[in-house]
Amino acid sequence: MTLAIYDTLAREKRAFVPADPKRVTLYVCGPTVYNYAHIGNARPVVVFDLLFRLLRETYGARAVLYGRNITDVDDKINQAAIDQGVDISAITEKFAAIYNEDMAALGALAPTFQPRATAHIGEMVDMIGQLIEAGHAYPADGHVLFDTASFADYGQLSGRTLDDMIAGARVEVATYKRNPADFVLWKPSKPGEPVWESPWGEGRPGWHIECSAMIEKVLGLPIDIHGGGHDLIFPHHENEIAQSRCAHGGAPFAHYWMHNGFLTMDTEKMSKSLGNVRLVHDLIKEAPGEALRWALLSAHYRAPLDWTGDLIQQSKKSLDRLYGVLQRAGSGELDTEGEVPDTIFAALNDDLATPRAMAELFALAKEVENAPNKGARAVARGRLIAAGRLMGFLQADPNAWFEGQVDEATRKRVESLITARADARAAKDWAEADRIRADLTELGFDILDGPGGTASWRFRDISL
RNA sequence: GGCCUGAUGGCGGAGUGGUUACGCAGCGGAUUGCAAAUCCGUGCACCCCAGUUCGAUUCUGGGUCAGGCCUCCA
Repeated sequence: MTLAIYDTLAREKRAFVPADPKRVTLYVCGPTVYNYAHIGNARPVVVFDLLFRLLRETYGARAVLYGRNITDVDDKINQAAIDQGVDISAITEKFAAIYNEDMAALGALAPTFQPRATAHIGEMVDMIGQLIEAGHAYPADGHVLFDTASFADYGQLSGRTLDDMIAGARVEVATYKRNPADFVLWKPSKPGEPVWESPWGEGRPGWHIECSAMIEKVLGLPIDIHGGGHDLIFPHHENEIAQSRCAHGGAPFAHYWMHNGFLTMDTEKMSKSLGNVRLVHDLIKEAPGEALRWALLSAHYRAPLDWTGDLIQQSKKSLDRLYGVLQRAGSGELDTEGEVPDTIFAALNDDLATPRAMAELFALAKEVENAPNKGARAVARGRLIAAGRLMGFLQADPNAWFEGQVDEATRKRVESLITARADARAAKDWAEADRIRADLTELGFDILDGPGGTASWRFRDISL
């Protein structure tokens, strides 16, 4: 069973064949850390985390190398540092840490490498030098620019020609550019901004060069898969290809390109500039991270996904259903970790068809419920947990999932009410038992009676 | 203006040239002291117009609508 990936460059699904199965490389463009990440920023993280997990399962955990950068030099970071009167590192350290915490809350594994731009300025300067030497870049007016006309394949990824770009040019054409599409590799810093030494004067790197330089340094060229958001196809990834290939005589850069679709708010793209964002940092206080992860994977990664409160609620309920199955099937039985079923692999290997994989999770849940005996139930339960593990779901204790974030005092109170109700039931005082149930419902707790008394209780998060 | 996506039932969301995906919600039944959970059953759909076809939601063309990129952006 082989993985098929929709390759943006080829514009079709292609069978994934790594250059070296013992060393599979994946790179995804990471955040610029000057602010909290919003849930739209989290989509590629979760999507490529799933791919990372799938590759690890297929090729072995140690065979997969995943790089995701931290952009810690940028105009917005500089502006924030100036506004707050601090060094840029004060901003970037803080938000890089928050970013990693927030993504971990969504069940994303840490990437193998998390290179930072400021730690690789030397590599960038070297690469710019190579590009100038090869005739693909030129210094002008304190800047160094990439000469797009020197690269015949420029525009291949995004499907546009240099003529197209000039025709629809919304970009302001600087006088020092030979061609309007030429982009900055190095530029002078503005007063108050951080500066680095270079053969072309003090300044700082352009945005695109960092990924090219760090991919080469950390993963080595060419890489197997390069991923990111759909909006990075142009210009960011187009420019990365131009830089990396031209610095190496046109050699291949990445074998597969994957791009995730956008999250929308009321059908409009969620973006910082539009201001219609929901921060991950806030959302994880309102709903379990796992439910947010479920929501992000509930649509195919290339399709748009409209982010609504209802989506979160439905995601939570879907997980309730699966955790409910695990909860009932779990007590006192052999907790064997099973094999990931082929049906799950089949779905995920088909260009990460997560909605189909989720349908298979429900099919597995049904197998658990309908198992003819304890042994069969334990096996089915193990398969469901294994499938969940591959996808980053269902690893919590089911009781903990349903009991939620209740504090110790509340827990004590709930348990004492349950005890009181058990006494009333034992005495067949149904009126009293029902009164206590009503009290608990009022507090937001559902009580589930089993054959031997109250089997479990659930906190119903009303805010969801 | 150039380039590119998408349009499926109350909601989310797959898929297919002819047979109910799946989940949530609804309805009926079983079960339950009550309830929940669970199980069984069930209603509801494929943007519009033409074409190809024995047959199209699925293929082709046109249209309408929505969205994205071309500027920082996941």
